[in-house]
Amino acid sequence: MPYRKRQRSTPQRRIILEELQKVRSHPTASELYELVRIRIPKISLGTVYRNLELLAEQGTIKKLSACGKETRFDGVVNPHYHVFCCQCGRVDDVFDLPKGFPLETPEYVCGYRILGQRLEFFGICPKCNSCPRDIQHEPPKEKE
Amino acid sequence: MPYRKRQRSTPQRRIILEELQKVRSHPTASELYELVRIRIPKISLGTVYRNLELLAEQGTIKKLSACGKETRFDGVVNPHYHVFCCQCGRVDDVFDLPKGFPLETPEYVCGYRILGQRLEFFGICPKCNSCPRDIQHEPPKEKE
DNA sequence: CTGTCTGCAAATGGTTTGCACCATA
DNA sequence: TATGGTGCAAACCATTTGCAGACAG
Repeated sequence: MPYRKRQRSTPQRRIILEELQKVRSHPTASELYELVRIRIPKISLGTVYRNLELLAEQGTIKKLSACGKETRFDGVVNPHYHVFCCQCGRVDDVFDLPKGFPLETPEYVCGYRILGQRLEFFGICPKCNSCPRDIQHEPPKEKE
Repeated sequence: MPYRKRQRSTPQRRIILEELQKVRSHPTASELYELVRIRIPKISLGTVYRNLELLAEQGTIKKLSACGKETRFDGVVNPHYHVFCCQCGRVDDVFDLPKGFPLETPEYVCGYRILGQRLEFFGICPKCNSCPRDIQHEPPKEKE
């Protein structure tokens, strides 16, 4: 049980959370910064980072660390999975898993006491798929 | 089919690959750099990065991007999964999946044409687990 | 009042890149 | 000898942090 210092409620923290929960695009810190800046023009990027970290620690939001070099954030914390487009970097939610899924989380794997698991899909999104091959909207993100 | 320029064989590239395939610790670029430096003292970190990138692109090695801020590399490319220790950052291979696994890769998910999937486990490794709680060998890495 | 939070700016640190020289095919 | 690769150092850029003033409780 990690020590957690008591925290205050600030308009910055509240609005960062509101804006994140309002979108379904899994924004990066900078993208969210731009959204929040509409409502709090003087907010700083550092504050956004600090609060996202804090909200993620307390489990109010989730970090998606596996989708390129910028961390993305997800305001929806009920269990679901993600699909990443290898071409344009888009991220979508997967609530309905294909048959064979979902998965139980095992208690132990290789001696590790398991706390969680992550399942992610990689592929080509419908938009990229409908374009001629080798023509990319954006440079491809890392695959695995 | 992405264009790939023809590449030469250099001692640097060969030895980077050899050293990576020799260890099972999923080293970071810097860790691998230290290993390679024993054999090629004058090699530069930039060369290590450039070659790891290249080897990953051609599928000879794999990038593990979801385990903290430093990218780790895996010289074993046959399909297997990973367990990450949330406390010390250790990464282990999982070749024997618990029942229910492994999973078929679906052809389509949410309209995406699926190229691959990634399943990862997070938990506490045996070493960390045997220590009193809240005493960490190293600062915790990000969880999810 | 006390201690947390913010804005600002500077620092960090992993990764990438420009360049001139080197070496493979 | 043409061109890809290397070492070196500087650049990049997402993220973190130190600090002084602001503000919540």
